Amino acid sequence: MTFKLITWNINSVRLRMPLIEKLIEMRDPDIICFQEIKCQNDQFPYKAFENLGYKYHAVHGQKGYHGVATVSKTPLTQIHSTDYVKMGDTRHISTCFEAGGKTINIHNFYVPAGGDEPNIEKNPKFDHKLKFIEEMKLLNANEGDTPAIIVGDLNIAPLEEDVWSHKQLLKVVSHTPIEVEGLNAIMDAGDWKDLIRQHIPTPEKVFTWWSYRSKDWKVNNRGRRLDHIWGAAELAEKLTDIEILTQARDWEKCSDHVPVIATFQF
DNA sequence: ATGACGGATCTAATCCGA
Repeated sequence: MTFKLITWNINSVRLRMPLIEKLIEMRDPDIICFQEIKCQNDQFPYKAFENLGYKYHAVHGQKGYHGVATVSKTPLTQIHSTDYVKMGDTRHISTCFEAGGKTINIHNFYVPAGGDEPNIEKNPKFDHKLKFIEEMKLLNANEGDTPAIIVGDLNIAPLEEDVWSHKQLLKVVSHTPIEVEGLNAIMDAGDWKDLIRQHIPTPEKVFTWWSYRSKDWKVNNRGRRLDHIWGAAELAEKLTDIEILTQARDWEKCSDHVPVIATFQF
């Protein structure tokens, strides 16, 4: 069976339902993981998703900021959230689903952006981000017989080819060496595989986010790869495609992130 | 070229994103 998974930092789920509908019509995924839903649980558009065929929902939102949600055509079980760094933010939701006769665990993350200055003394948001990724080292790609997936906006672009200019971004939060080391430490500790880079190896540049603040995002193409899909080795073997839906950055009233689509053959 | 934008919020100006 073919299984399709999408992760998308939606930057307000309520505002962008028309774009979500368009994406579903285009790609017909089995599961979609959203970040920055920017609404409380009771404001989530459950009915609209049900009408589109996504009857199962795992929603962890808060007022105004952050928030993650996983929607699915097939049942979601063992739904839970972890409050990383105990800030009370809604930045993680974990669920399980069945595919190819196996139970698979999927973690949906919205890692803190980290503020402006990459200095933990001067900038508490950067300190929060580093502590958050430190705690993520406890995640394992395999727990017993259950392989896992991490998706989401990890807000770190680890490789030189994940940013428009490695040199110019070395001191910019999202691409500093300490953040990159932290992300690599999570990968090593939990035995995770970077599925986007497995399918699109360097030196090809890959971006999933472009700032709203440039007049025309395409002119200078100053993007970063902030959104990720990682998986256990046994899932990496089953990956058949990764698509970065760059065209979505041109849609009317678009998010500043584009959908990333993974296809598996189980 | 760290912002020229854009979203949510106690609808007006403020906080936040990265």
